[in-house]
Amino acid sequence: MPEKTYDFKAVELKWAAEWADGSLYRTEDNSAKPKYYVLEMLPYPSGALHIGHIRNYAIGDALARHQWMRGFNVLHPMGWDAFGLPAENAAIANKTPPAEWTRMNIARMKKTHSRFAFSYDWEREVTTCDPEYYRWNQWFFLKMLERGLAYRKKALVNWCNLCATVLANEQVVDGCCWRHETNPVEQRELAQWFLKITNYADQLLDDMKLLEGGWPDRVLAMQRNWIGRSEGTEVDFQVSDADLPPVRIFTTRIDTIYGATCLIVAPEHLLAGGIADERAKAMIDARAAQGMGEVEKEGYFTGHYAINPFSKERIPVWTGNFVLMGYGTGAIMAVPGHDERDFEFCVKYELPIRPVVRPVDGGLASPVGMTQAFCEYGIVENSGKWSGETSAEARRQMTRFAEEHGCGKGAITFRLKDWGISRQRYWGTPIPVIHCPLDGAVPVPEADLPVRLPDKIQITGQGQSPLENVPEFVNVVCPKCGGAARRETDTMDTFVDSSWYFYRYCDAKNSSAPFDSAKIAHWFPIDQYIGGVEHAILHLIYSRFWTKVMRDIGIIANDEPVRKLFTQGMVIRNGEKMSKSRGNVVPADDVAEQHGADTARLFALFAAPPEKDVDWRDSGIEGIARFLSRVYRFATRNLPMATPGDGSADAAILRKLHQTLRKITEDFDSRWHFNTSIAALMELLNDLHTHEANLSAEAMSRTIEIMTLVLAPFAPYLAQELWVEQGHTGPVFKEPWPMYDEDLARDHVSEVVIQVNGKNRSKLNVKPGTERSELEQLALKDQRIIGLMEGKTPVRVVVVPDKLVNIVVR
RNA sequence: GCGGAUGUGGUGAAAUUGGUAGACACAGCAGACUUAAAAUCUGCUGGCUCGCAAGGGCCGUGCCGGUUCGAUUCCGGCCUUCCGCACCA
Repeated sequence: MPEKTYDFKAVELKWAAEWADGSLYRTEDNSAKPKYYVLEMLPYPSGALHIGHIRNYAIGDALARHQWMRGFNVLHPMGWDAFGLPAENAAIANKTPPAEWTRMNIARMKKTHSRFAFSYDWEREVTTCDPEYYRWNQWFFLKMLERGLAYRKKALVNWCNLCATVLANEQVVDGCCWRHETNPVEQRELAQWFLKITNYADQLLDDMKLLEGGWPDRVLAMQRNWIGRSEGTEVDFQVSDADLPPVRIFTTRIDTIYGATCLIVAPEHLLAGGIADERAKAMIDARAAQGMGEVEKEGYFTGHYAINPFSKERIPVWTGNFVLMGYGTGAIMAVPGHDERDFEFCVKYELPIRPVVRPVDGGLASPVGMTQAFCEYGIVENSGKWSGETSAEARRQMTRFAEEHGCGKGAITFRLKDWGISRQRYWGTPIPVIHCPLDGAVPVPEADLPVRLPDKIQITGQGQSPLENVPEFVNVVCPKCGGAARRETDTMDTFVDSSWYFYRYCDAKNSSAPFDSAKIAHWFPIDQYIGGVEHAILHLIYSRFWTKVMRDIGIIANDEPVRKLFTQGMVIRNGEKMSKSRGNVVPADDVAEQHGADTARLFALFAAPPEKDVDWRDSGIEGIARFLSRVYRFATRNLPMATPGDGSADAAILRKLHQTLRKITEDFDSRWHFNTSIAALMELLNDLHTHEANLSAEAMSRTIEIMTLVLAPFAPYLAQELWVEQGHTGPVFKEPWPMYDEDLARDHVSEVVIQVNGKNRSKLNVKPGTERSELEQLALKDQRIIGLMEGKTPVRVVVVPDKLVNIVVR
């Protein structure tokens, strides 16, 4: 009987058709089984899935299938992050409306999804451009408005002229637009809607302790960095020469305040004259033009003087281009002796430098003619009654002094700023507000939601929102006074959409609420979230914020959305991240067409451990295709005649089988190093080949059956085909996961290395568990060892049972 | 500058309580089968070196040092590449 060759195309087509109705992966909300919510980040429907997506989904799918087999009720949904700029750009380029372009892309990508047989419950699909979804964005916005968490203000905002829209701080990378990496953002003053994420800065930071262990340290570090909490003191300096309010500065080093030789305010600051002042304006413009990076320090004397409330010293007020209005109070005290930037500034402008802290151990008196700033903590000196205190103690006492004397207070400053969500674009959630000349910004009544995007629009990609040109959208009556009013034409940042989408999966068709709270209580938090690290500070901070807001509104109970986060590595192509705009994508359909869907996903898992970046190269994928077809051929050929051997082959294969089972089970339970799981399966197959002729029919079929089950999370098509070939029915991934037997997995021989002075010299084969003393005796009697020792007596013999014997001689 | 990673054969990688470095693959070489090729199967494959051979020796996990009988693994100090933040007061 000739071997069957594996026709992956026929097999994959057959099962894809069988599974097309999706009923296989439907998840019940009520189940006696324990719940497990596993989720991969939803994609933007850009046109086609590429191999980077496949890697992401292959990890989640292996886990989902494994958890089914482990007896969990698994929730594994998928959706579309469907609003966004590319749809508008495509509309301009192809004259296709964004809605249609998006719909087409979703249809196409969904086809690829089903080709790969990822185990999603499509009944719960969420598409963020669906009015039934975005109406709840609007609803949440109104709730935030009620609570003062959404507000509108004129502000300097980041503007990308290519996107023709405002960007959030999180979307500015190295001073350039995140979508146009060489295009510097401009600063523009516009009236914008903001969400008060800063209200939650402390909670976002504190609750990270709930995430430790479940989230990668790297992501937590990035978030901590981004939130940028810094503890210090605000101090008021009275202006001595004019009737002006005091200058409030923020410092983390109040212990150095006696060393302040001037104040420096941002050019936007009142004392610098603000935007009205020509010199200040020039400085602001120059900085905007230069971008964010480090620039030559510039400044000038404002003509004002201020009084140091501690030393009563009168010091000049300067303005400086390196002082940022947006951080702290927009004003600093310059302590050139103990701060590098202040040092540089004061040297340049020949301002005095005065040391007021000396090193704890250095024992140096005040260094005269300092050549650099001493920025560490130390012992305070030349500082009135605080001289002699440590920096830490001085900070405490001086802050208390400021509070008692009404000239300052302890303060905490965050780098995090409020989240600007207004976008002057069409393809996003309309902000549900109406501007009335009498009543101001009036919220759209809840009953009128959703505020739908009009579909007949002209997209130009220039300047203001295209919605401005749709009179039937813009011209409305004020809900309060009934007078003529204008609808807000900005739309929401798309990161709003992805801030809560994973809640919607729990109740995707609810038309009277964003979701049923009871369902959230059942499914949340997400047990395992999987996605790219590039979202560490955008999506993953916003969605934590959103969760806390929803909790405070009272519709959910969990503090955090995600218990465990896994950040898989990127798929790189020619040294660059794979993306449509770089033109280096490897389309998933091409790989599936050429090698098969199972092969594509198995290779994505085999190429490297999942957290590592991989540079995609086709070399190697043949090996995986070869492996799968070897499995198929071996498993489907006629079973051997029951040749009653001595049973040693049976024992060997059974041992290997349970070792493989143990290895793969442990990989799922720990680091998900599926590359080694797959390697273990390859070894098992190699052993099957080796022992083939001497195996009993029973050992053979048992091994093949279990191998099929274990293959199911990684290569569902092949596993299902083999499962049926073996005479079973039903979906293989709903079978229980086979448990390994520690006794059967135990080796029957231990290879023990004999070392002399730590170098391998010989080997012993012994029974596992052989006593130390016996191993020592055997090693010392070894012919090679006796030859090497030349009659010397060992100084010491180290024995590690089942591993090695190290003989130490001098 | 601060924070986080990273470094092992020609290549992807493995080795998790310190105990045989390079599992499993890719590529390469040799052989079997074939009229031939593909496919498939078998063997070899870190470097240097000794030997006709069987079989040895030395070196080797970014660099330098330390701890240890023994270090890819632990400690100290450097270096590389990558990522995040950054005149943040």
